[in-house]
Amino acid sequence: MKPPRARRGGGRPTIADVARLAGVGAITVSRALREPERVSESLRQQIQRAVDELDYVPDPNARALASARAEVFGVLVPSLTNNVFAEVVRGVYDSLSDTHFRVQLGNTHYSAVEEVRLLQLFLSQRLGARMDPRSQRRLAGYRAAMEAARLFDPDLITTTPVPSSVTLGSDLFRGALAKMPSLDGVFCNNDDLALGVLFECHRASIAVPDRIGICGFNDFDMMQIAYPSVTSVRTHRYEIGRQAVVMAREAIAGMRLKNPIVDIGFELKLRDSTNRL
Amino acid sequence: MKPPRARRGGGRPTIADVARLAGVGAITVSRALREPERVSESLRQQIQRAVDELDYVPDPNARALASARAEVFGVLVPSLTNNVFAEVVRGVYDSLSDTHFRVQLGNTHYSAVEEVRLLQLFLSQRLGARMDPRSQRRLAGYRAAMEAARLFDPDLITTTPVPSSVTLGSDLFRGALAKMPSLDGVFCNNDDLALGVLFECHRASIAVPDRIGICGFNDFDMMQIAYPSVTSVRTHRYEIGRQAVVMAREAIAGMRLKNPIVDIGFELKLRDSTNRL
DNA sequence: CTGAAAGCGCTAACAG
DNA sequence: CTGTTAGCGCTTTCAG
Repeated sequence: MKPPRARRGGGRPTIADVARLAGVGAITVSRALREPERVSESLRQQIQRAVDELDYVPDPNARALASARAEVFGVLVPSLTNNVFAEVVRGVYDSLSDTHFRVQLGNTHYSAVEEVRLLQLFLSQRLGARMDPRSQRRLAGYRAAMEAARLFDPDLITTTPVPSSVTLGSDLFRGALAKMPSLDGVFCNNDDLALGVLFECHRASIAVPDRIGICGFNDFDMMQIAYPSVTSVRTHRYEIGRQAVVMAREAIAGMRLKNPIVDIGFELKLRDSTNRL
Repeated sequence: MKPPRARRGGGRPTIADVARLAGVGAITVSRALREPERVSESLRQQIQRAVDELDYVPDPNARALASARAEVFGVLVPSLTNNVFAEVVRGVYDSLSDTHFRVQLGNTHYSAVEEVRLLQLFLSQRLGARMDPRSQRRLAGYRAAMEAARLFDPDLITTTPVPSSVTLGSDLFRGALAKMPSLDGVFCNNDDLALGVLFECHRASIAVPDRIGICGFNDFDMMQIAYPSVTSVRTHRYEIGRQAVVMAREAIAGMRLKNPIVDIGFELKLRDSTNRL
């Protein structure tokens, strides 16, 4: 018979410690914590006291390993510095705050296969406004509306693989105006660009909205207070994150999703930048 | 003797499967994956082939449980929608991208004690500009500089518990100007406020910088392209995230940090908004 | 309602 | 350089 090996684990109390102190089996502690209603009132209190005294906190890794369930929400976003995605993440995060789920950012390490797939996905989404599927669909919507109004002219559209920014908005607008001096309105794929256009108008003393109308997309808070205030399309980003969590949890619970695709809607915020009197 | 229980685990291949296929011990597979140099070339290849064939991916939970090391970087930020913190997170994330570390956001579930502590920390940091320690230190710096120049006047300072925003900048500026019509410069605690001031100036036809000079803090990209461009203080947010990771990893590796406090520095970006000719 | 035993998948320790 | 053994801390299964 060999001597027992030295214990490896850190000093943290384990479920066994709690069980011993409470004078019950480990599994009862486990149950008391996860399904309190399945444990008698008295034992539950006894256990709670032991938990408090030892300051016991379950180990999520052991739990995940034993139950084969992770309680981790992976969130994959193309860009962390983009406010749009930051708000989606916040929606996800808040929706999970009352659960034991952890939020993990863009983990491509989980699966080698996923890693490649996601990497490609990432790459395919950040190379620029033109390739981003969301941008493409906005463009399609713009086109459809313009065609319906018999105003569509492909030459009026500018796309670029350069990442969107306020600076880019200024630059593109300057170029567009040079090519088409009679230009009298700009619909920007997002608010950054719209702000860039606005600043460029100030710089060049171009009256907004009288000479040039401006409309952005996303409706960041700033658009409302800009001078003049800028018309934009408000998307419900936070709600997207929230809904995503709701649906994911339903799916996890084995429920079949009634509406695998939810239309979160949007709002057109009409402001001064397009309000020609 | 009882019959063996049915296996529970999901269908995913385990390290034992790989070991069997490669004709080696499980621990050798483990080593081949984590410390390839400690395994002979030939076995390593054999193992790699088995890994590929089975599409084996190590279970991070089991790994964490067995090694008592987590490979998870917890990141706690006061606000996800604040660009400053988003960039810090990005710095953290990028610095970790070539490792197996996972990034986990503001996990307060890890420890009940921590949860309370962090919650309080969070609450204490987002209630408004005045309570934020960073803001306080900026204010202290401003005060020191003004006193050195014998220009300090407490009445010129406006603080508020309202969360910072562009709108707030407009509002505060309007109020300050009403109280002190001779006001000729504004140093804002952050760029949002500065932009609000700028827009308000446009709105009220106040010349910038001739009538009012404006300086922000953080130096978001927008400040450079705003009209007029806005002077600001650039902080190295991404670098903060990166450094934090470096230091954390050194600490994990058991190294004693030479400089537990690193001065990342800053840059004053002088622009048109304070450039009175 | 409670518990004992048997793993979950992996790695540290201890031998070769 | 490789393998054997004994857990990591929790939960599932099976049995009261």
